[in-house]
Amino acid sequence: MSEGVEWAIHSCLNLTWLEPGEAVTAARMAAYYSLPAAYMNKQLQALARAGILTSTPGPRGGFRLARAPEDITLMDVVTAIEGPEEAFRCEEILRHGPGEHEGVDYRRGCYVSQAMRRAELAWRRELAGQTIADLRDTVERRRPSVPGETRAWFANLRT
Amino acid sequence: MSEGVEWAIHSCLNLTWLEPGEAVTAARMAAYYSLPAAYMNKQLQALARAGILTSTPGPRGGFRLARAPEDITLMDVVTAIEGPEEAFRCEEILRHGPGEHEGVDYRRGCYVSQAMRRAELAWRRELAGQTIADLRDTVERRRPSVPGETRAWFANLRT
DNA sequence: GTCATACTACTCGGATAAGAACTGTCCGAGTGGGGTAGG
DNA sequence: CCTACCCCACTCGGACAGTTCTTATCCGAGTAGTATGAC
Repeated sequence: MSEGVEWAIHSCLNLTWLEPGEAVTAARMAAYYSLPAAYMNKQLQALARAGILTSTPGPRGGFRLARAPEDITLMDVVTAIEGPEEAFRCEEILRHGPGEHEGVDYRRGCYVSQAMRRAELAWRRELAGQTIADLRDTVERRRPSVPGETRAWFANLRT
Repeated sequence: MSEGVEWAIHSCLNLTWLEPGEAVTAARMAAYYSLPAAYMNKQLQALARAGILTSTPGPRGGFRLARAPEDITLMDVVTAIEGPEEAFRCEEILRHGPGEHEGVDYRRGCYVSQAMRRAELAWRRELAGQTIADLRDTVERRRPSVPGETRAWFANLRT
């Protein structure tokens, strides 16, 4: 899985602690974790294309959450970065084997494909059941100082 | 995910329908699905290294199942091909962020990592709950002619 | 003092390289079987 | 006829290229704010 997923989730989480309507540039988001700024920009662009963030160019511009954290699931973020296609993609090798294959959709009929899809659905269901708001609440409960520190860092420091 | 996973599962399934102790060469396994023989050989080697298949060189050699289909889970096969590391690998970017990080294991402490791990465990649990024997039984129940046809193909035909 | 205007600095966005991983290919080490020569 | 030996064909196993995807970088289009000059 792409490393950008980790960056994206942490970034979305950090954005929940900023003042509503406040935009943060990709460069500062990257500096927070000492990551390459241009590549972070690329990941945030993917989130913007997916409708998770909104971007505004120019001075005082940057990225901010496009909707409430309660409406952003981890599945949304993963799909935005990794793409919509599933990890196990059935190439229908049965079609090139012996036997008749006219008009058969092995993506649905092949039992191997079904078994793999079942596992992948369990993964997706678990991701879809967790929202950015859930993560935010967990952190606020277990690490109460983090929200204030994060907000202060983005408000004051430059490096 | 690597395409070889699909090849590996189908190949293990086909091996369950052969005479006990009968070995099949990588070339014939590949020919069954019109796949590149050398690359199929590579995948079967990975299964042999993982202890799922046993290989015997020389004439009359080839691959055969190393243990009962009931004892081979889809998780075993996927791990043999893809490797043991998990799909989402926490790079601990929190370590490079502000705050103290001495002696903290963010792979366990980071809540983002925990959430992703939870989803991955659901995936692995689903895969570990399905064995090659389960697949074999399903096919035998829904496509009763397949086992005989497969055995016949490997016993007779060359191409 | 007020307003319009031009300029500058800043940000995203997409186009462009470098690196790694997956995919595909090739040849050598080792083995088993069959042919052959001798008893 | 039986047996021992040698040769050969066959198979796995690992080492070697080609291609695609991920990672990383750079520069241009567009915007907001500001300074400046005219009225």
